Amino acid sequence: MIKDFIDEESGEKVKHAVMNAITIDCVIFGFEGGKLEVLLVQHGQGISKGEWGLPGGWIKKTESIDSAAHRLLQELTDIDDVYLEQLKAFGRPDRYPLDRVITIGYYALVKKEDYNVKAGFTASDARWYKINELPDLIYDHGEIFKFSLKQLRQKVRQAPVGFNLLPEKFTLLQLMQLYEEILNVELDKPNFRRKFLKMKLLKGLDEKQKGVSHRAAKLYKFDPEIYKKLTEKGFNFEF
Amino acid sequence: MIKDFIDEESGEKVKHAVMNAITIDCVIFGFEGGKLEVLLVQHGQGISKGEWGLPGGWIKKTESIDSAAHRLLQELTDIDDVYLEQLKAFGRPDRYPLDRVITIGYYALVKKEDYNVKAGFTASDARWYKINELPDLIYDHGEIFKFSLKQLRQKVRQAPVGFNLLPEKFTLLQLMQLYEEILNVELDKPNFRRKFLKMKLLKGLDEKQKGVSHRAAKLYKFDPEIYKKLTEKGFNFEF
DNA sequence: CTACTTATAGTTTATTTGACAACAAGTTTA
DNA sequence: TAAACTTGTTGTCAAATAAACTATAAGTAG
Repeated sequence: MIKDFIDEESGEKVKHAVMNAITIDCVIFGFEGGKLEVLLVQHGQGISKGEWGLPGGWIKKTESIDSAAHRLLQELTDIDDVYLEQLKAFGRPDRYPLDRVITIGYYALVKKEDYNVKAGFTASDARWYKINELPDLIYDHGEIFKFSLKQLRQKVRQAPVGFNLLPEKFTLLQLMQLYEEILNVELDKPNFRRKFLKMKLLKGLDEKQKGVSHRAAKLYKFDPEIYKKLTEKGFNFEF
Repeated sequence: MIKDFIDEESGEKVKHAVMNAITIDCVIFGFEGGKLEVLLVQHGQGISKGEWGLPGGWIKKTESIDSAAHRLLQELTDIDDVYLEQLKAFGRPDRYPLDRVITIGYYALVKKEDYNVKAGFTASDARWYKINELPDLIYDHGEIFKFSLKQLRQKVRQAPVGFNLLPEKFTLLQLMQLYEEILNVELDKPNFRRKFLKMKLLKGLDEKQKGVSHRAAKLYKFDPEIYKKLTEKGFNFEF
């Protein structure tokens, strides 16, 4: 099967052979105003015109699945350095009404502030939805989203991936609210603080929050290097 | 693409349309003599003749991926009620030398005693290997195995799935050794016992181990019904 | 200067974990 | 038949962790 693509450098239309009957769909998570959000696209053509679904695409014959997912993300959001991980393959025979298509689900964690969504040429519109205000999704995308949330909840407790949703510099309260939102729990501020600082993953900055009408909190930064060194020493992140 | 299958009831050869360029490969775990094992098959034909790999197969156009994995397991081992879970899709462009093929990995946990391996018509031979004595595996099957082990380690700590590797009736020591082997740690007998019994997942039987040359241990049984009820009440298995 | 809000530090109690001793119930050996 | 041995099972205790809550600090707004 041959599909149209936009060449990165020239911007021109080019054709590539893609895998048959296999697609990619990606749950893109963002975090803003204390709420977890997902980027959805509105289909501009085909049988599901006007309906919302996860951004997706084809896999070129010559690229790995992971590369395809990265490319998809870049085409849609201009984002380059995001946290991206495969969920699994979804393949109920009737998941796509017109044909037998298996899709490979991914989820991404992005820093919302850093990037602008650009509607790709396969989507007439794209926007962020709070995860508890999602519209009905096409095909089995609801199922994929549900699975991704489960996966995210698990992952966030076993690896320091939450930072991918926050700005470079953040306060401990922001971090805590992120955990509260993802895990759907209430946490105790002093205890959370202690627990996290004890791991020594965060680099405290000589800088404070700005523009708040109360005592400004200290800003912190997650340092992947420190984490790497700690894991090499046998440290195991756990929340 | 059309492939040959053996009809379950008649035993005759039948033809089915299968998905193109997508396969399934399954890591089948067993447990015996305190050791974790994996069932491998030796390829009887094709470019990898004589080499060992994970059992795999095609996905019929009309069946779900999960069904295909179940069918594969049944064809190979006559096993029906096994624990089976998808890992993820593996799709490096060069993973299969002759063509671009994406494979969907699964892992299964089986009670070794209950079933006999029968060499399927796609494998000239099949046998169990201890996980630290595996031969080199074809294609990316080594990678798939490694991933499955990681997944199993994680899963076994978050859900009571280990029982799928043990006989119906087992002693607490057997269970502990299973955990020790999977997680690659040493555990304290009294503490393990307490921890596990406290969860009240196990039904103690009025029966004891037989044929041992020392005090016989009490036999226990895992009761999925109890587990189900507990989870409904908000219980969360954790080890 | 006072009220208010959030940050941050400290305290105290309950719970869990880990290490280990002690005893019980069988088997083997002498 | 008794002692030695092996593994099962129960009990104890100190240390570490987690949870709940109090107190104080630092800033803003009126």
